[in-house]
Amino acid sequence: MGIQVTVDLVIFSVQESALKVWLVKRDNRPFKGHLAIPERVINKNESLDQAALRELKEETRARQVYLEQLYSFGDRKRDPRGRVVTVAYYALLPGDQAKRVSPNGSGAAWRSVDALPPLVFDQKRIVNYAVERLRTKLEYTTAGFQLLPRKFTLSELQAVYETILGKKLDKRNFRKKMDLLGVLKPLREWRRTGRKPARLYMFKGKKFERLKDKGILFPF
Amino acid sequence: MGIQVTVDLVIFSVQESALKVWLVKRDNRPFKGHLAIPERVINKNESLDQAALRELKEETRARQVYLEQLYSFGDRKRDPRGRVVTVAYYALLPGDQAKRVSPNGSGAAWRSVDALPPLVFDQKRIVNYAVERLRTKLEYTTAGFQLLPRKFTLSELQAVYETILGKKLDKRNFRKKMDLLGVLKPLREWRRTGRKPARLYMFKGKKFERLKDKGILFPF
DNA sequence: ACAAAAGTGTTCGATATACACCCATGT
DNA sequence: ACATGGGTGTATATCGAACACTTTTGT
Repeated sequence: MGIQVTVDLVIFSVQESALKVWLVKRDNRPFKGHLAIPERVINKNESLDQAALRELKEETRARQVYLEQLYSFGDRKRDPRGRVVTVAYYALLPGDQAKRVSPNGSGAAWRSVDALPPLVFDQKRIVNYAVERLRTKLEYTTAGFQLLPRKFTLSELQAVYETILGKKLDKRNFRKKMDLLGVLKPLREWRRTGRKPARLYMFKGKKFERLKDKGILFPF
Repeated sequence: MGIQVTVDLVIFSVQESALKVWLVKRDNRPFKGHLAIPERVINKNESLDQAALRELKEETRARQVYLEQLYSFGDRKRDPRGRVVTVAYYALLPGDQAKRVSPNGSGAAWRSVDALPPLVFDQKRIVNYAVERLRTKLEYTTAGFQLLPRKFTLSELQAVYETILGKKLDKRNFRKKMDLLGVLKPLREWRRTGRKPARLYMFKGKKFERLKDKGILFPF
């Protein structure tokens, strides 16, 4: 009586035009040393959300992160330790913050979802499930915002969508849609890295709040 | 070390033009005798899905039931027993089968979601969450099928949608949409209860399979 | 001057919405 | 004959998809 409950985290970021997942080398049994998504045994005085959030912070030191419960996995034989039910969450980490997450020696790294190494337990399934959910979400919401820094250009945003959806989008249609959604605030700032300077945008806080689903956490 | 894991079931049906939930009188502590949705402590050799399915069958003796994992609830103080994480599922039970589920003396009954009695723990939240999910699902899928017997008329189907969505729908547009979805097979049978006989329909198995989401279970 | 990415409108097809009358039957 | 729910089509608005050129800068 009493089952082990863990929280698994699929942490996404987009870097170098690829959708990446944060993988760590397990430092506990079983499968010590194998690649895995971060996992934490929840302790008795934290909620599931708190456990997920704490794990996320320990891994990334990030703030303002999109975090949502994904699904719970509880097949009988999914963990050789015995009965372990895991509640999976996924998080979207802005690219700039993602780059700051140090590979801290331990073999942890960002890996492209297109070329995942073998993962322990049923984590491959969990990651695939998260990728599907993310794609679905992008089709009908604006959640892609969360993978970019606070200020960004429309081309950068479009690139994120194209990366995750795996297809090219029409620039004019994309911009029209973003405009219609009405969640972008054009700034009086321009990014001058390319040739022609590109306008920067931010998300409007209020609209953003209203768009968020139940189930989405905004820790700050 | 080890946390109690339960499965909670929100079992829906539509009867007398109302969306109903199956409530039972708890026969265990805590809150013995209070109204609650069915709950089961999962045991070590069944998966979450199996636990949910088994609970569903024990409650309803039904088959061919739509069953889908809803969300996991794990707030610290949600259960006075101590730390209990629950994985909630919801099920859609055809009206005719629902009527056959016996109130078996124990005070269990179908209750309208519009007038829910107080429930134990955070189960009100769970039920509300399930209702929202069901509404969302009906807006963009055909899941409402599952609340009707195998053969049904278009008016019956429309009534189910109107009940759950809480608004009137246009008959012609509704039928056009159902037709477009292409999942209904018109039968050479008519229901002769009203004045003019109404044609009966079934769902096409193959199309239906293709429409189903990941996460939906068809036990048979 | 030219290369490179930024920016900008219109047309067309598909899908959703609004809306009203005739039909087949039981009483 | 009439009351009841069954059944049917068209016009309009809205949304998504396709499509190409000009602008601004750095080199």
